[in-house]
Amino acid sequence: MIPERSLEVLRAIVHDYIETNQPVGSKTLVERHAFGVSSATIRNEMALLEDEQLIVAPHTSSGRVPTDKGYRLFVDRLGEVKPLTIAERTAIETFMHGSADLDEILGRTVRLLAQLTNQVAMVQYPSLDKGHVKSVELIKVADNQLILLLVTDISRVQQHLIQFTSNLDDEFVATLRAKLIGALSGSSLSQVSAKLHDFTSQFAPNRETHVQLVLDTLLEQVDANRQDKIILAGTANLAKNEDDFKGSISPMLEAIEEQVVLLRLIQEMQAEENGVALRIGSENLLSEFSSSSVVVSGYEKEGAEVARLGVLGPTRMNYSANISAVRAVARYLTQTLGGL
Amino acid sequence: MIPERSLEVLRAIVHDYIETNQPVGSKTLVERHAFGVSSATIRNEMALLEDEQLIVAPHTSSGRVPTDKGYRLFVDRLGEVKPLTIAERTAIETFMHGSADLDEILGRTVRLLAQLTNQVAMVQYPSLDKGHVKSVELIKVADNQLILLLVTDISRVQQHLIQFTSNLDDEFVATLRAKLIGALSGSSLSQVSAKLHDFTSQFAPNRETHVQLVLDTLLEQVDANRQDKIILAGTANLAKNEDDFKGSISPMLEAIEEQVVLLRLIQEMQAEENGVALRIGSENLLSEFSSSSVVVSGYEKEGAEVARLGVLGPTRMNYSANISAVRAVARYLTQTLGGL
DNA sequence: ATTGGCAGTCGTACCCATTGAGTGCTAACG
DNA sequence: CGTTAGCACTCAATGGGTACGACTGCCAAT
Repeated sequence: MIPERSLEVLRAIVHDYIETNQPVGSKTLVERHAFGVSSATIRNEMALLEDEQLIVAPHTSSGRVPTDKGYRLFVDRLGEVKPLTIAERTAIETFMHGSADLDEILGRTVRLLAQLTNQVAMVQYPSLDKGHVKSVELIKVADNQLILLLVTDISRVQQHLIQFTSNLDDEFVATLRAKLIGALSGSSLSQVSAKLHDFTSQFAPNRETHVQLVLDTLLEQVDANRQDKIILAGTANLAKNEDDFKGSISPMLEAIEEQVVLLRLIQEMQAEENGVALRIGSENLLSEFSSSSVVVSGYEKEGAEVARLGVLGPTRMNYSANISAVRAVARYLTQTLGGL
Repeated sequence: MIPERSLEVLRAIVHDYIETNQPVGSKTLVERHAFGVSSATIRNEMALLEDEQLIVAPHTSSGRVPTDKGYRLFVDRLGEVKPLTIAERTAIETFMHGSADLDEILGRTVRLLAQLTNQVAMVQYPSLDKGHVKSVELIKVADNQLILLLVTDISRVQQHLIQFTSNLDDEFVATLRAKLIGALSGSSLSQVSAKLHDFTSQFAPNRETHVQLVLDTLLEQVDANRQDKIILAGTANLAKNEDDFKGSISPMLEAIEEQVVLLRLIQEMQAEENGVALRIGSENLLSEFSSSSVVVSGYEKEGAEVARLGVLGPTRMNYSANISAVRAVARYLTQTLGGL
């Protein structure tokens, strides 16, 4: 077991290092914090922490820097979650006020989060996976064009233009619409595929290609929504903190642009007791992110988590502040969605 | 007037500098290019070019580097537009093949352009400004919720959820829909506002708030589309070429994220005779882009330019290759849109 | 007009000594 | 036994000094 005072020292080291971006030595440490002991004693403590791999000296004659393991201990045991400042709180309120559209809300949210944390912020779109079909509509916009509209209960509307090779008569469109609504209304999205299994056979053989085209589009749309989407803001903050990352930031930018990677990353993160999931440095198995940390939290709609949001930054980040911000924004978004 | 051989020398300097990223000196120049003269002669030529501010020496004992003005002369008079390689051509074809949806097409286009040029690529969404209303639909998805659907002739469909405080009866929705279609069908988007001027008065006073809400949403939607949208790809290339830019790339990333700035920039660029518009270095009045160049071209739908696309990179870029790529991709996109 | 030659400039690389921050260890202290 | 003062040691960073090399500009000869 690690003694109490050693943990205090670790906390102080993390704190100072985050603030100054310099390896912190025993002498400056006792100057800045009111330990009741001399630097020599602190040195002994530090040697102990180094044995535990919680801190490391970049080179022989320099101060210490927290390791990933050190940061991990810091956030798990030592990071008091400090409440947001009044300024931050009002920033959230004004930022979020008066949005109606889902796109608009999420867009504002992600920019807010970027601004609040000075990191790269990301917000995942609500996954349709857990949603239910509220309505299906077919609208004829030209003799050989239909718009297929899929409305779900998580305030997301999908539409898609379907182009036919031959003309359509209104009556056929009307019956197709009615049957689709009958078959799908209220069913969950994961059931859609099954429910449409034998759908085509209800129609005359000469209609089959038309029906099939609509069904394909519909399924494609459901599927396209399963592979969720993510929006970003604050990528400029990556460049601003460039020195904090080991290598070039270019592979990181690539990975970020490749949304699939990011999505998998934040999906597989497990939330801890405070509702926030955290990956520090090498805990991210992706090598691009080995000197970055990721803080994410889920947000909810009607009591169930529908997607996640979070920030990405250097391992040398202000964990307390970022965790607070992510939690607060997630709560606020949940609240805003509730009123939709 | 600048003599012919001096221009040859300028071309050689630009060429070598783009290739090696090193200031080019008189000796290496005669070695790499078969001028029939000695390095001393070239030195005289270079002194002349320097007088004309077409090249500059970073410091006394180094080779020369093209100035913005030098690049400008290069692209205007000397840059032979080299045709794309077979590989590039097939890359374009395979990339674009089999897309139906506008979002999908533009998404592929921008990634293609980024990959082809190794720069930041941008594609502007077709402006609705010049579009016409094809159809308007109102769909009731709940007792107090409508979806408003706006279909235009440039393959873009907008939808928006409207939330009412009280319930709606079907009959009212049906008449509202019919009247909207009657009023707007076929009219250009810029006329929409005028055509709805006295629309509300057709309805009973107790309906007015409902009607107004729908109209507001509709106008907002038309308006939201006037302020166009832009999509990006290849931002990682900025970081990759970081050294080529004067300061930090972070302000550039910020400006890029702030789409408004980018939009205004590419809007105000005037195309030159070959259909491509070009801004080199300080020709961009925005200080963030003073060491970048921008290459854009318009793309068309039904004979009229509907939006633009292009790339952004360091002034030290391969102009010939990038201009070719932008032109080719713009043409290809025009062609693809034609078949929609 | 072109060229060879040469002096002069300046950035880069390298070596070396100095400095200073920080450590680990040991011996003394309460 | 924990704490402390003191000291030797290490090593990154800094700055001066020098040699090198890539250029240029100029001049006189062709």
